[in-house]
Amino acid sequence: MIPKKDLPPCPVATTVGMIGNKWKLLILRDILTGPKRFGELRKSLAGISQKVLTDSLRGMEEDGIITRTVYAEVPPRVEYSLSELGESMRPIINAMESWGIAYKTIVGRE
Amino acid sequence: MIPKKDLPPCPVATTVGMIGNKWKLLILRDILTGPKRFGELRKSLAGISQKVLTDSLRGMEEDGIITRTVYAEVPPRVEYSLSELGESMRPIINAMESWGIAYKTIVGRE
DNA sequence: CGGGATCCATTGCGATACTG
DNA sequence: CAGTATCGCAATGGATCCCG
Repeated sequence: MIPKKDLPPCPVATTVGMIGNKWKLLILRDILTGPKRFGELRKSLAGISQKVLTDSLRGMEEDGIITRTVYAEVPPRVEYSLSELGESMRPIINAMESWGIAYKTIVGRE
Repeated sequence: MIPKKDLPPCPVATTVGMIGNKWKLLILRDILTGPKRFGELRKSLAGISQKVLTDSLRGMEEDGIITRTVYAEVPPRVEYSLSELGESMRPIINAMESWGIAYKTIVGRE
């Protein structure tokens, strides 16, 4: 089932309410390239604290964007992967990536 | 001239650093439909405080995303409009809008 | 009208310690 | 390894008052 924090009338506000924050956007970027382990994310997201990372992951899981899979192994392994809903956000991150690339060429040649 | 907070290697991080926050994304959404006055933005962005609105606008102006125009009239009028750089962010907001619309139809029929 | 300047409450977040 | 729990500070953001 899909969560229900009540939706704002504006579609952009809906999206912003779910991923309109620095860390969630960067987490999304990382998991878009394939499932990631907790430790991988912590390394890749330089500067994030453990607490904020776990809180963000839990929130995104509740929103149905990502899926958490626990492997009963020793040592324990946990993987975060995209749900279908999360996958459908790819165009957003793509647009951000394209903009970032274009911006870099602009400031690069000034 | 375009500002220079040093750019992260990842293009997505570059974009996130500039508009990876709730209010800036919503401000961008508003100004994308045409120049807006301070009061208009405050009304449209329900829940934002004056301080946060001014701070956000200043930041976006420094980043070269929006332009601030003061009209020497009585009563005073100030308009915020998109710069070319801000205009180039339209695809990002469009992607977010599309996602929000699609999401709404999904949760609507569950 | 569109802010600037304060003051202050809230809380986000980091640091640390402990666990299945 | 991948967390949970707690504590405490620094910063974000809200409320208020004033001004060009």
